[in-house]
Amino acid sequence: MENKLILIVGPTAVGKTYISVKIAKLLSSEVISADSMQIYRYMDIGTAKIRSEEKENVPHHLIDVVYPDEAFTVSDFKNSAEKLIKELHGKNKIPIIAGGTGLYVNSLIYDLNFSNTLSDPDIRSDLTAYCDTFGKEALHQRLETIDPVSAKKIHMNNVKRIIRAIEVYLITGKPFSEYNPNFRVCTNNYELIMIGLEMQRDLLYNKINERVDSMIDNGLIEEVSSLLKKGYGRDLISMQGIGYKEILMYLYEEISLDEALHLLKRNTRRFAKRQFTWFKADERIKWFEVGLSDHEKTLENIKNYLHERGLLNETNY
RNA sequence: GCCCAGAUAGCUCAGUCGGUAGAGCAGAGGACUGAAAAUCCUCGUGUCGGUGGUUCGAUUCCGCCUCUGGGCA
Repeated sequence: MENKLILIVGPTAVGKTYISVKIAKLLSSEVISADSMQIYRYMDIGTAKIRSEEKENVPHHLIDVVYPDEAFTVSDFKNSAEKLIKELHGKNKIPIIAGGTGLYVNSLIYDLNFSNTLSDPDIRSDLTAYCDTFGKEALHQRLETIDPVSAKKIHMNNVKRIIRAIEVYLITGKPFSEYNPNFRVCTNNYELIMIGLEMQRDLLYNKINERVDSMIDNGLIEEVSSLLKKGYGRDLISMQGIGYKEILMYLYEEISLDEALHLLKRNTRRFAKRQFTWFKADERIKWFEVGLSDHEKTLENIKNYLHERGLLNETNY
């Protein structure tokens, strides 16, 4: 229990980046990003990646770690992050995990183990072909025969999840549902300080809309076309990120720029809503309200909370 | 001032040959076991512009009023 871990979570555009830098400075610590898109190089504007001048000399990890055509999964994240956490604890620092990817965050703080359940792209494409030929009813039926527990939990339309569950069985011979039965059960590896940032819904949505406009002003379209020129095609997982897929539709002349912006804003809003759903489910999170511009007040409240938890001594408080 | 067309969900509109209504978009809630910014599930009561009349019954038919388009002076 002696190993402390600070998590800063919340929806996109709420201000996680700024707050996490300030907290890291206060504690002379470092930030580990838990963001499934900021891991990609060359994807800066659309992922709202932190710029070097914003880092204020605070070291940031797990940003720009792979190229856009390389695979990176939760399992990779968990391994890398746990290694970094250990290193920081070795230096007597409290690691600060900041990010909006719920599954990545949960891989660290719940009892999840991916080491035995590998993945195989060939099996995935075989199963995808099977689904295309025989339909998702047949696919779901196939899962039903090998793993009724998972079949009951996974909706027939959720083809990706069905494929994953069958894949695990085909690779390991053990039903998917028998792995990680303690999903959503906490680990006791760390003493967790979980900080959630929230903002009034309509304010957040306005901020998202404005941020999309400024992304365009800052060259999002150029960023996407330069990715295409580098040979990164639209079928890549990285290129299906919000901000990339919509601009690609525009660049391929499938929709107008106005339509692309409309979709991009809407998809970002919906994403923020899903992030709320994800994090609100975790009752350990202490929530802090963020205003439109006065981050200082939020920061004060968080500082007080950290002080209460004994993380700030009198000199840095 | 006159003529015509509208006024129905947050928006755009459909509809009810008179029995109090439904699509798209927007939105809300939820799930989440190596793709997770992915993927998937669920959710539609609104003085049918106001007011009087006809009627057992009006959002629907008729009159008047208000507002919004368009046209003519």
